Amino acid sequence: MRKIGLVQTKDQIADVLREYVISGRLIPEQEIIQEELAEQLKLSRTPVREALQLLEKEGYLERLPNRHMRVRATTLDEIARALKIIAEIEYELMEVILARELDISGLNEIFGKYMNACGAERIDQARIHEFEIHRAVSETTGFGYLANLHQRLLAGYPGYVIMNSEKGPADRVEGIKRIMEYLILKKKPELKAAVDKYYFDLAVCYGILTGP
Amino acid sequence: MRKIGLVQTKDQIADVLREYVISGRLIPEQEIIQEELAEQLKLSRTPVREALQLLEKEGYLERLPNRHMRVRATTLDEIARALKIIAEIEYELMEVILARELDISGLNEIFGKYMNACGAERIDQARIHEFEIHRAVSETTGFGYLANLHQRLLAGYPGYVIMNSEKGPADRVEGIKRIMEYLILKKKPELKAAVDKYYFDLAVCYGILTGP
Amino acid sequence: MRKIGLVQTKDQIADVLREYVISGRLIPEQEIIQEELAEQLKLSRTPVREALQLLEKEGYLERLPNRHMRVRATTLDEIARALKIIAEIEYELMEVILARELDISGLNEIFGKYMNACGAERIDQARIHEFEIHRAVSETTGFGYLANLHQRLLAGYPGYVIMNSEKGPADRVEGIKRIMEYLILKKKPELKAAVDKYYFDLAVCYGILTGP
Amino acid sequence: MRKIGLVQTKDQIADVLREYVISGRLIPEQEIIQEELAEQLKLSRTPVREALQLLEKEGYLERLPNRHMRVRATTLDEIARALKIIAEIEYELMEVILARELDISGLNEIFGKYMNACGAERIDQARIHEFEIHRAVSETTGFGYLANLHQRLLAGYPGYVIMNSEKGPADRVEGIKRIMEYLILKKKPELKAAVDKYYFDLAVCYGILTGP
DNA sequence: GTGGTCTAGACCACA
DNA sequence: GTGGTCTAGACCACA
Repeated sequence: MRKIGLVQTKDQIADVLREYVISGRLIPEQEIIQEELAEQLKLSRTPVREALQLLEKEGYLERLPNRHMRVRATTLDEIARALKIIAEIEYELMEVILARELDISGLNEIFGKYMNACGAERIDQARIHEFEIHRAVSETTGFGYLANLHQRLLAGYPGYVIMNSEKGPADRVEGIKRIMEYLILKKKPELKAAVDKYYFDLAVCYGILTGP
Repeated sequence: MRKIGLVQTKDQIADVLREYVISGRLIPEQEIIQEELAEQLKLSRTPVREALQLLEKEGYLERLPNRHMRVRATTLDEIARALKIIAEIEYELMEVILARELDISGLNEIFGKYMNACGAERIDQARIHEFEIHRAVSETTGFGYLANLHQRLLAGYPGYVIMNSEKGPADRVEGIKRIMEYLILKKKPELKAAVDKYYFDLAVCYGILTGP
Repeated sequence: MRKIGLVQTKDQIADVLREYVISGRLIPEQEIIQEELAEQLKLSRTPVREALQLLEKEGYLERLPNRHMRVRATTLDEIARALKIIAEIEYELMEVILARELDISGLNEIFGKYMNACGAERIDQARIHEFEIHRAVSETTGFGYLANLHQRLLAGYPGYVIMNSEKGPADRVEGIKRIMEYLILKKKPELKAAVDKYYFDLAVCYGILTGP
Repeated sequence: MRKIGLVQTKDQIADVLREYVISGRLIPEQEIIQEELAEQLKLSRTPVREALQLLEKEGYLERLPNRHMRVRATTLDEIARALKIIAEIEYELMEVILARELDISGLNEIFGKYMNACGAERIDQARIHEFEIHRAVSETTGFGYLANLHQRLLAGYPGYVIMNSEKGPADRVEGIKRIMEYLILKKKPELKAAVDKYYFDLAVCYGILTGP
């Protein structure tokens, strides 16, 4: 059953803005003014301020000496490195799954849905399931420190590329299949390589997506 | 910009259960036990109870003499009549838009996205946009009494059919186009007929979806 | 016989407040504070909160960005449109009665009492019976989705006008008689027209009631 | 020179609480009550709440269904894996330094001070410099996404072990020397191995520190 | 500081 | 046994 819980206003704001930055709708060096934003969203400044601070921590925004906020220029190189780290974290979480022999039936179920959606060429559905597969990894471990990190990093560039890349899920289907296969077979070195390759391919997709 | 606001736990619960009832995952006469549900969702009884009461009001659940709650059997006839009323309400809201000459650029924007998604055969994307078009009608009027009703009714069967019918958005694209056209041209009688026909078709889709 | 069942505190609270709003005792933009209200009524905050949420859903109250509740300004136009929708729903329910050949002896009985009260010029008694006639329609169908809607909408403006309009039940007696007659004779188009006219007259009464 | 900037109250609170958790002064499952904490610290609830949310994100605290916060039980295994990730990130940042041929004179300066303090057996001074060396890595790159992550992760277990481990900086002096040497010589594979080993040793120190 | 929402736990009413 | 109602206490959001 779908996860139900507290949804905070500030997280909703952060989600929207993060997407705008990643997708280029907000361009580097563009200033973000708290009060304007609050007015546009018909919200008070408190949750807006908290959302901006979160995005600053995540590296999407930066604070000028005059304390204004603006969109940070993020290089492709930087994103590629970040994706490398996410791959590292995701593999680490998978090692936890293997080490503790955790139940991966939830993961498998989503994987099944993903394969079906790919087969039926329901691309947008497949994108959602692809994203959920990754999220299910950290949900399976329930591993505070790293799982939290994984979820937050995932919501950034990887999430955007998965949901929007022209090279659709079909182009990554082999990668996902390999990952699931090696995870089930507990072949660690192959799993590591497969996860690394998957995220490397994502980086390539992002490069294509946003141009040189 | 995406709508941001307070998301109440009880509404999330209601959304999940409503979908389960409509989709048949919860079958008629099946009993819903407050406390069990609360435990499954790891929530306290208060929001669960409020969600159940909401669904009772909406007609998805009914209360037995012993105060237990169970899923109501809903006939196709009943759903068809409900869809007729929604069509009526939606047209009424459109009349408000015309009478007050409200700005429909938001509606038009979503309509454009819908047409694009249809053209690109991104079915699931088109479904989402189709649903948003309807929602945008009541958001444009900001008309408390009826708009509220519209939004809530929309979240029920219409929403489910739009998001899940085998006959996809492409089959309804002509209907949507006609509605938008007549709305822009302010041709009231034709608009009324187009809205009625659109919802009649939805009822047919639901019948096909769930079988006889 | 009058339906007997559990009367929830929150519904009682909602009934009182709804009448206050409709009658103008609570004026638009006036703020309603949960805690104050709870204290005045010597109740805890929970049922009060639930009543306020109900009234928000019904469009009598609205939530400010600071989460306070206040009385919504409702235009005559809006009420007129809502009455049109109730007429639509009531007719739809009558169609169900006809289609399923449901037993309308209960309806007839109340109609008889209403006529008697009118004849005897017992105005207040007639008002009550007039209201009950409408309610009996949805009780006859026992039709979850729409019946619920009907009952709730009925409790709003129509109920208030019926119970309070200067132009008393005597002025609407012809309308009621026509409706019952066409219902018994199963003359659908005439019935539809009669129901529409009845509610149109109610809207006029409300306009008169509250002034231009 | 030490970076000077705005120090936010909430970060100071978070720093204190983080140390309490890591050091065991706050034990797992112990509940943290916002209001109590605010009162003890003679601060308003807002910064306290923000600090608690930060620590929840970092995995030191967790939220119970009743919305209370409590200290999370963190296993040694979990910490070891987190340290592996930090090593990965720190190496990635060093690669950036090499790729962009950034000026590492600041890093070298701190390294010099560290070596002096070690030589003079001024242990506490050495601990501070050791910590600063790491921090200087992400400050040299000024690399939003990863640098931020590095700084925050560094403030957790690594920082604590460096500042408190019984096996003092002297025991890690060889590790630090190797890292600096390979960084200057731009020997990437050796550098990677050296960083990994350094953080592995830290994990061992923490294990010793807290017992089996 | 105020109001809204949720949790936990208690008791009552009904079948 | 199930649901309704209430209290006390916690957190979230806004001013």
